[in-house]
Amino acid sequence: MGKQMTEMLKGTLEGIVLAFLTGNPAYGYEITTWLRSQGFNEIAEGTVYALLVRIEKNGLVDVEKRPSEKGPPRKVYSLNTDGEKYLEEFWTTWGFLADRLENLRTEGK
Amino acid sequence: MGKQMTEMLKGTLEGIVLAFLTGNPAYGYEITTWLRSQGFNEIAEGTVYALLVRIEKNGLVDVEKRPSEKGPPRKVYSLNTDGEKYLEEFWTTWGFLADRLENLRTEGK
DNA sequence: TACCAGTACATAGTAGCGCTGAGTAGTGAT
DNA sequence: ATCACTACTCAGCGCTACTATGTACTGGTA
Repeated sequence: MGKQMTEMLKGTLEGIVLAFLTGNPAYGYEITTWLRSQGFNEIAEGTVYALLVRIEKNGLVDVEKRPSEKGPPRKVYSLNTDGEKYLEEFWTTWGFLADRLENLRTEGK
Repeated sequence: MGKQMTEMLKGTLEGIVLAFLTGNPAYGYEITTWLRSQGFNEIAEGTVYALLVRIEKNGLVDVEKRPSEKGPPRKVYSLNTDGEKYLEEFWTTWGFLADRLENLRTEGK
């Protein structure tokens, strides 16, 4: 990852994952694969798993263990109501920041 | 600052300041005041000065010391060519991220 | 049989950035 | 003499993403 991207992902990666989880339960490996398909080519596996542990600990997601046809059992994460509320706040925060930056880019000051 | 905003600012605050500096040399206190006027109400002074030290050390800005009518001398920062190049990369990175998030927000997946 | 690629998760240690909280110093007004 | 405003500095902290490595199961292949 470029250094700029690494820093910029702080705070946003969480929102990205939560948004992906909306109405779409998924497990870690699946999320990692999806992120890479979205152009986040170099997202480290460890990053995603650490993030999932965090949002679980913060009570934003529910977890269910399911056997896999290939390899170890999967931990399937789904957004709960606290997670939805948190995601809403995320969009508000993001919206504010995106507005400021859009202003700066298109004309300045 | 809200916790989400604090995390999201990592990586972007630098770009915001560099963008402000484009064709518009400024000093720390001025930048802090401007940020607050833009809605970043709780940005800590210390944060801005630390950021300025960093971008100076990274060679993105030139610095000139000027006396002030009120208070200690000002350190006026202006974007140099390295800074401009860095800012361009910043906009590329930001653009990529903003696209991804816009997609996620407006429809999902 | 042995090995490797793919699937799936976990975690200790590190780097970087913004925040907290405190301090220094100069000017002008009450 | 005190306060408010201007202007900059710095040590220590918390949080997030990255690095690097390890575990474990399945299926293909040499």
